Amino acid sequence: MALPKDLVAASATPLILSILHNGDSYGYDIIQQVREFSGGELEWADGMLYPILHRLEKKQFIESYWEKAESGRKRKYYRISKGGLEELVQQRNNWEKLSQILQNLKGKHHV
Amino acid sequence: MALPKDLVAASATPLILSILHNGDSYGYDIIQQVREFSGGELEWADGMLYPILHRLEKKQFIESYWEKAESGRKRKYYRISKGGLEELVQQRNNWEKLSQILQNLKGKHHV
DNA sequence: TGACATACATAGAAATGCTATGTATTGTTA
DNA sequence: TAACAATACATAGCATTTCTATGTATGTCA
Repeated sequence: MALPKDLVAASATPLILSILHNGDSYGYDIIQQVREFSGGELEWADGMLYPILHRLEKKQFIESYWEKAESGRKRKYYRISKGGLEELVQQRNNWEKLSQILQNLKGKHHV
Repeated sequence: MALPKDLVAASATPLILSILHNGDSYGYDIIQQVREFSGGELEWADGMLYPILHRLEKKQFIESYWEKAESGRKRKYYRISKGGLEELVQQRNNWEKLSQILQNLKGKHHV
């Protein structure tokens, strides 16, 4: 079974910020990195990514700049901002926290 | 900062199923267990929980029955079903999977 | 008898996600 | 050189989801 929408959505931002933390990148490439790093588990549609990138830029977690590839094609690169890095740390903490709670409940029994 | 909505929402179902896996319970009590197990991190409003319980029942992940407490007050208890247990396992896997992917991206660098 | 905790319910407002669609360029292959 | 595939970005607005706000009722305690 594919991963459910809500989880995919909730993980999108930290994933993108993580990728950009490892180096500037552009939309099309991010999708491929996500596919790669997830072992094919996550297959983002491009139409889904761009709105997220725009949202993140609006929140000033990332900044964009245009660049021309050797191919001649123009690409919109994104770099993570200071605020974005803070957000990334925060979001990773949140994930860990909830995973922890979930873990705590595993096999616990009533008093 | 409080945990963001989307994560709270995404974790609600596995949390509820986990709690019920540890023993039958009812709405009001579930809220308290969640608060307890999360160390106060998660404070669910009751109006948020009941719709979720109804949804889970509709999907047949849980079943309900009324019972009278010693106090004399009626409570609607829920028990996890076989399908619910399968769902719980599935959802825990999903969480782990995404946590893993997030982890993989930490400190990775371009080739 | 008033205040508070316990206990459940739901309409529908509000927020959100992303599908569907569009544009354009470069590379390939038939 | 035509057709197709891959690369690359953009967005309107539909569809879905969430849960806030509100309502009801009972038991307990001061």
